[in-house]
Amino acid sequence: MIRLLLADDHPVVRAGLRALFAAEPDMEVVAEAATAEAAVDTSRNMRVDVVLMDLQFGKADPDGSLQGVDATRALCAGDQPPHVLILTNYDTDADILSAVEAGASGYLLKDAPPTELVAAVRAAAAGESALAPAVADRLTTRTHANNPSLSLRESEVLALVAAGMSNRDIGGQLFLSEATVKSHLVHIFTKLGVGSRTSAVAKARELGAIRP
Amino acid sequence: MIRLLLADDHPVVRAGLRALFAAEPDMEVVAEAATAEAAVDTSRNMRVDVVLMDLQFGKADPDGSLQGVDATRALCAGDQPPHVLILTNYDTDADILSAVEAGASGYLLKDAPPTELVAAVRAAAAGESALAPAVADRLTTRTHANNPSLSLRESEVLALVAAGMSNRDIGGQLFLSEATVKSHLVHIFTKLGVGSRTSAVAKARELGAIRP
DNA sequence: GTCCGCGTCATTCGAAAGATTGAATCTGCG
DNA sequence: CGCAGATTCAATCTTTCGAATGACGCGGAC
Repeated sequence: MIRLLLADDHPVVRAGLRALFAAEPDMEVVAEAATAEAAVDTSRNMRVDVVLMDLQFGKADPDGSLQGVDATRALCAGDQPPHVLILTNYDTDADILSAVEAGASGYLLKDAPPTELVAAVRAAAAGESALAPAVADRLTTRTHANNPSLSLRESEVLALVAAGMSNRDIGGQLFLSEATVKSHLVHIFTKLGVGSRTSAVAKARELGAIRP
Repeated sequence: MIRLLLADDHPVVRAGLRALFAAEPDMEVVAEAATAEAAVDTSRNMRVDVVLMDLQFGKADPDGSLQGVDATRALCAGDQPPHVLILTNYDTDADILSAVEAGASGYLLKDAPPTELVAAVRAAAAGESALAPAVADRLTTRTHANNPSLSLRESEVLALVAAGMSNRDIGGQLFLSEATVKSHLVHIFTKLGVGSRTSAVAKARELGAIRP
């Protein structure tokens, strides 16, 4: 029996997933979480085989709440970590790669057909990585060929810059010093060949490195 | 018995909605549609009381396929039109107002609690507009007070800001003094409720005021 | 083992951006 | 006509940004 934890802030999505897995005889949804924090807590307090983790929690969150990437990192850092499958709306999401490197076993699009979903869960439960085939290629293609190799951290910083945050805010969000943010920005600027944050955002958008 | 049509391209979301309404004794999901076209067809071929219509179909399609707004317009233009409830992920979506003007009876956020959802469906089936209370206010606030005017000149300036240009460059481009550019920016900031050029660009993009 | 890229931080300094205040035209509207 | 808004400009002043460094630990590559 595969024990599942659903981590998504949308009640409707959770209901859909629950209904979907209820039809599978070898799967059981043992818990749900509406926030990333709750997902981490719950997973620590009970045995879970696979976590279905949304990437965007409370989409319009300027401040501090954990996101799916953070929760994934926290989960995979624990002892006896569950397998984490990332659920996301957009396959252009820049955080996918971060999540995978944080320890996720794979990623799924929310508009994937149900059969694909259950197959991915089964694969994850078996310890397989759902990233073997073309998926990994697409990821690396998107993030390494599309733009001139912005590092993970740099991409994260750039995403927050594009959201309109100041260096200080970004530092707070990513738990960095403002100096570090500036340092990342210097590298971003040189790599993109620009000289200001706004033009960096423009260039990145034009290169497809940021969600259109 | 309220006859429902679910129009959403996400199988998971449809499953969730189906499960949700299955628990309501006076509601029945009589059909589902994975595309906007299918929604229009289906609704014409069978009697439907309420349509739950997603706004984004096949998220990453710039051109061709119909979107929820178009389908809503088509549905409401027919004879004996069903009541249309808009389903959307983001309450910042610029298309919400368009959909309402196309004839939708209300709009719902996908992260709304289930009770709110069924209540809205019941209200829509009864012919009420779910836009009466604070929702309409928020809509008009967002689209008529929050974003509205941005004069021509201000839009021009904002476009160049979004392109990554400095105040001096913008002044040169538009044959203005740098002081004038700053002045325009102050007005843009107040109108958009932000405090920096990058967040102004982010906000404008989110409001649909910029689409290069 | 050494070199290099990444990520982290610090300091300093000049430039740009933003806040504030004020004011001049010109337009459209009641 | 007066009023409101758009557009234009100016002079401050503070904050933020960006540029130029230098430094340290860490992991992979050679």
